[in-house]
Amino acid sequence: MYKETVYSAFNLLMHYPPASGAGQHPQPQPPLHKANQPPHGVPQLSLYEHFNSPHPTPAPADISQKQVHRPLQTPDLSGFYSLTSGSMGQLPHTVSWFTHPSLMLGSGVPGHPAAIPHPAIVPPSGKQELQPFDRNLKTQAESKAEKEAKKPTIKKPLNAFMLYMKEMRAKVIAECTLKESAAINQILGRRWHALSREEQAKYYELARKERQLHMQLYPGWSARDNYGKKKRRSREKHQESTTETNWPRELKDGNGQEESLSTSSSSSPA
DNA sequence: CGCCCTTTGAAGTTC
DNA sequence: GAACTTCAAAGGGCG
Repeated sequence: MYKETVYSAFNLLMHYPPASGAGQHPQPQPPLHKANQPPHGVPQLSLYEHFNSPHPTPAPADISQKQVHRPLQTPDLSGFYSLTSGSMGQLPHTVSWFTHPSLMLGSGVPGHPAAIPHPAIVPPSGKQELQPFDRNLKTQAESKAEKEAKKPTIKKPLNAFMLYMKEMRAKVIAECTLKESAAINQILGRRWHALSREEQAKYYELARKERQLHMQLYPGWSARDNYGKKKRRSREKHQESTTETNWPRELKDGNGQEESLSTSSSSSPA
């Protein structure tokens, strides 16, 4: 449900022209991000506000104004979670946070107007909290597990490709009228390879900054923290697929490609 | 209901 | 240090 509205927001923003002179888009990002402000600026929408609004289709102009006035010193990180209207030509040069669930501290943020947990911060089960009547059934182990679950999951920062996917997904869906993510992701994977080095470099840089900011905000966090919180498919299959898809990339580019991808390999420039 | 699929990349683990 | 594994997003498919 909310995902559709997110897409609506994406589509909305896709067609929202960059505000002229939008360089004055002070965002409540840490210095790292601020230092990376695009010269032209990009209209940004706080996805956090979007998620917490009962009628989540805010006018972009309002949003930017709200962000201007959001105090930096508060723990309200909603501004980090900003949605950009970046397209291939005008990538969000900022550390986007438009995808950064790990930074969504909606729940438990003191004084936050709408302390509704962001859907991205979920218990490891990926489910909402137990309903009251369920609590009677709790065993000790379960309550322990629930305690664990109450800790908001800090998710991994998105890598370059994930950021690219996040941005381009709506476009691909619109173009292909496909909805199945597996198919969409295949297309996005091919498009990723078709990107020039410079275009990819933008996303690598974005991802690098997201990682840095993530480290600053969660110094003790480790990717291991989330290990085992997701049920995984059988190893055999996964290995099969990874060895097939990840290992011989150069070979694939050269041989078994359906689409002719004239461009470089996918190795990170960094 | 909940995992699978599918992608790339980062980070963790294993040997 | 190479190889392998897990998880980030996403949403339809399917058991």
